[in-house]
Amino acid sequence: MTANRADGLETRNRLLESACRLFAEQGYHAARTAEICRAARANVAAVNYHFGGKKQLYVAAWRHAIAQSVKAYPLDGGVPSAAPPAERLRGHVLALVRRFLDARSLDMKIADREMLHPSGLCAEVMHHSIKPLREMLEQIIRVLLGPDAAPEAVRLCAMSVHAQCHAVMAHERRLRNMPRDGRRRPPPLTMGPDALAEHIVRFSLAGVRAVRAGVRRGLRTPAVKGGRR
Amino acid sequence: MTANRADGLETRNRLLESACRLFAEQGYHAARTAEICRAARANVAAVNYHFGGKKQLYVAAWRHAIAQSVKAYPLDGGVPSAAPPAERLRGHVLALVRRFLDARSLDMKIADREMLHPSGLCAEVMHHSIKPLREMLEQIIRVLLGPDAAPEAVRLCAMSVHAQCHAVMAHERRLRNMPRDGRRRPPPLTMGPDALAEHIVRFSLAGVRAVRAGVRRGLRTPAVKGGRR
DNA sequence: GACTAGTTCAAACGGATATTTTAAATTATG
DNA sequence: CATAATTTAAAATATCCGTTTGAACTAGTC
Repeated sequence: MTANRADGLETRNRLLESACRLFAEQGYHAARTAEICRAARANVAAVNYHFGGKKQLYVAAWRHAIAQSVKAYPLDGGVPSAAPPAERLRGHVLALVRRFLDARSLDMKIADREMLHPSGLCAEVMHHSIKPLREMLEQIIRVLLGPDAAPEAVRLCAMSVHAQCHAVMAHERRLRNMPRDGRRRPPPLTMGPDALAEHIVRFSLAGVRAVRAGVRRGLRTPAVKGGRR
Repeated sequence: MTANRADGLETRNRLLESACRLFAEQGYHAARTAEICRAARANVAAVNYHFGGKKQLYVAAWRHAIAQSVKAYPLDGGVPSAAPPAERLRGHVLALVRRFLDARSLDMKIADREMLHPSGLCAEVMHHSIKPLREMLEQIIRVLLGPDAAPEAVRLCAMSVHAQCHAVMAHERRLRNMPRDGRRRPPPLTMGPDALAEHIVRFSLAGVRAVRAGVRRGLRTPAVKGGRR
């Protein structure tokens, strides 16, 4: 009997990488297996041989992307959990923004598309991709907000922070997807990941402190008019 | 000669409404003309008779959605442009969040899908939908940041505010799209649009003030370790 | 060096689905 | 009632894509 051959694993890996990229760029439905194979310099039959079908390839590719991302960008950003919460937030946001802007980190892009146009596969993987992220962020913010903070307040602040990081990715993707010659493209990101993260951290720390102050005083502010019809 | 018939306009309108809804829920590619017609209680041929094809229907429906939204939710939220900038921001955010959460406001949902999966049609309409929004927001923030603010700082703060409003819509959509019986659904929005807007305004006003303070002092903060491989 | 199972390949399969058109039937309106 | 505007059902059109197959190939083993 002969052992598995080395070249087999190589094409399997190429397939995995191409699949990550194309699924991230186009989503499960729009990405064509033929194109994935072409990008991987493999025959169309390779997908079925190595993975058993497009669906299984999708799940495998997503898992692969997640593994790569968390290895490259630990969620705490390298800041120990004993550090002051402001520093931990900085680490987390920086790691997140870098990850979002790294063209090789594809898991969040896949997750994003899955949200908008679910393939029906892998609700499993979805949570695996997103849950730890939210938990870490909420944990940090809980400390920042202090012991009296309502769970609602924590969730809202986490949303505010995450939304900003996410927006950076969305903006960058818009730049990529736009036709190169389009006269009216959105203004490019003139700054690098670190400067962007810096803004988000400063903005958010102040925001969280304001919410903390508001919670303590039980503030409510007047409504504003203007509604539907 | 007989004039155009009334029933013709009626089905044309029903078609427009159904198209808005389905294009917003599924995007241009995934939405089927047959389903649009079924929802509008019209024959499949109706799309071609009234609009000349799916593409033209898409553009017309989007325009229709935009018109409805701006009529229902004026961008200034009813706050006069002479009001203090904090009030104007409150008005703007409140209008935006209400609009994002109103199931009948579909233009932003269509735009959102178009961003992620462009149909290639109507870069025109896209800008028509988004540009005025960004301009109003940046104008308000420019005042809040003061005369010394760099254009970059204005753009970043506008991004921070808009991202939060957008996240609200995204979260609500996730709730809709999730399988009803999914054990693990994201936590629902327990609060109404006004409370959400209230949080965003408080968070953002503090954030903008912090950025303003940082700009004045020319602050820069130290980098944090943790990167790619 | 030959054997063999793991791997690649080109070509075709099979199936599905959507948009658009057509021509006849119907209806509102002047 | 006459007529052009709509509606209708069915056929036409246009793609297209994931998967299979059986033969050819090749790395690794004996």
